[in-house]
Amino acid sequence: MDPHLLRTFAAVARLRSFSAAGDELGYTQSAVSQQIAALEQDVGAPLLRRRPVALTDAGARLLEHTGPILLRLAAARADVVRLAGPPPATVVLGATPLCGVAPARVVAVQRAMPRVTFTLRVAGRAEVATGVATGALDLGLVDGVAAPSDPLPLPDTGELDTAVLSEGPVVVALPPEHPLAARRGVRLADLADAVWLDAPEAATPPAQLRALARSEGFRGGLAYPGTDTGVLLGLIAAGAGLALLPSAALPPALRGVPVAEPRLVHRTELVHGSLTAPAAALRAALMS
Amino acid sequence: MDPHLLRTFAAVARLRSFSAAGDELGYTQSAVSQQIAALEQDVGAPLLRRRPVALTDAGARLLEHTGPILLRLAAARADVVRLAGPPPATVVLGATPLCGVAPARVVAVQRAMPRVTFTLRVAGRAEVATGVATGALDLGLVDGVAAPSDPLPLPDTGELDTAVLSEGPVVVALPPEHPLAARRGVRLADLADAVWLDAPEAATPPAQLRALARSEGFRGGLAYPGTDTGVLLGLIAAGAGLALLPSAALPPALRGVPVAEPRLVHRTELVHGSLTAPAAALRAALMS
DNA sequence: CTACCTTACGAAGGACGTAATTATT
DNA sequence: AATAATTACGTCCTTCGTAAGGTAG
Repeated sequence: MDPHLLRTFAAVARLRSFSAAGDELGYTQSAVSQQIAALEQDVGAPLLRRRPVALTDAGARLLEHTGPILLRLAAARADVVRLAGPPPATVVLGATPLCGVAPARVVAVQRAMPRVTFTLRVAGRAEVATGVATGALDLGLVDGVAAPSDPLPLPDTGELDTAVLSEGPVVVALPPEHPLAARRGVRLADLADAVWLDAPEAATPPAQLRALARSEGFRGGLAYPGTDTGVLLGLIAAGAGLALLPSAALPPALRGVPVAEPRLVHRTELVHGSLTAPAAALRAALMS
Repeated sequence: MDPHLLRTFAAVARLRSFSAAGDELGYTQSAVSQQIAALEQDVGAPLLRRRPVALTDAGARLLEHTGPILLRLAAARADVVRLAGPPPATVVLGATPLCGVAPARVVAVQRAMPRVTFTLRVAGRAEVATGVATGALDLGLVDGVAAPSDPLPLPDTGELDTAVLSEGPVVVALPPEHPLAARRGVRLADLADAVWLDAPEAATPPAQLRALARSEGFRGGLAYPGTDTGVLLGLIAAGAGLALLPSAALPPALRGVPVAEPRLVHRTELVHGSLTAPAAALRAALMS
């Protein structure tokens, strides 16, 4: 279970090809073959069916573990080198799309500390969380909807410190002509049969809606894998599907119907591992 | 960051000796020295101070990661081999001390399925959780106190399925002559200055009490690292310190004062990874 | 027949043990 | 001086690449 082997196993499973995985990782196809054989011998079971390349049951199970394991390993390395390395003169802040408001404060910090360069990067939830864990980001701003006492669900990367930056009401965003647009409030569970926008990186993904409403349904409509807020709002306005939005982010062109049951809030959290000095300054500014 | 190196690093840190770590792992002291050197070169920072052997800051940080990483790796291996291996004729159930009641049902299952052997093992929370993750245990019964909506805190081993088996009221267990014994109820936060029994494997550890009460204090009195329920109750009766107990487990010799704030329950959860057929049968019986 | 995985084999590098060396108490 | 980690060095084993060999579509 050498991480090296796990990494090539994951590449093979993703690309469904030994040779393509070899190309990607800088190995010959022979080396990949030998690595997979070694891994299969190690766990004592075939992991892949060849020609065409497909996962066996055991392989599928192992694949579920590889991501978190490799991420954990990368996080450990990042954590230690950050502590050992020199104090950096740059801070990278990652933010989920709907955190748009808060980063305005970064500008003030940049003015106050002209010697360090601050850069802002917008990405999906998963990418922000893993970026923070692996040190690609110094700070992460993640938004999402949850019950007030629950934390936002983040991928498993070991403990990350989180602090609540703001909380606000959630609404179901609708185009004005939608039949529900005039309602004063709506229970999430009643919308299980509606079509929801499937934009896992930009809005609440359907799977999480099911968890929030504790009911089945919430099938996704059009899928939008990107992170652009403008596109997201445009799709909602065009009737591609419903979405949960913070009422603060609702543009005039859309209607928002408050969510009644169970009490949900839109929250943005600041998440980070160990902090460099300038990153700590930014954090302080964001939380003030 | 080869797991192999992490394992010997952890051993050296624990034993504070290269040679002792070598003995334990079956290496020469030279090999251990080379492994540590390789690891330090890999992360680019010294991890240990020599003579006496002690962790540097970077080493301490890395050590925080090694446990979860190695555990995660072991869990992955266990998960895959269980899926690949032959159906076992034995089921091992691990249980935390205060789960004493539930295992009675194991007897009935054993009678119904005489071909498979069931064995029960009592251990601390951490050991049960890691045992389930690594496959040493097929099922785990963990008890603890938490808010009704929160899960019991378990070490990070990747997702484990959990199901609530039972919930009941919590009381502060006291010897009859204790000044508080006559009280009708008490707020946890008011007991922050009391002496609490420090028995992390058998009862709620002080650190978790602080989290539950959201306040400081709760200094531990006498420490009892074992898992014997009789000893635990004896220590409480002898006045070694307070402890949180499920009211169902309170013996006649002790007084129990209900906990008023915040709403807390004692819960026992059934936790498992992938299940073998006989383990699934036991699970079904325990949950019925 | 062709794309693609596997096996064979040789070379390079890595890992461990023995033994000599150095450093700390 | 004694204890314990490091360095030197030889050996063995692992891993990769090249190239030949299978095998399914």
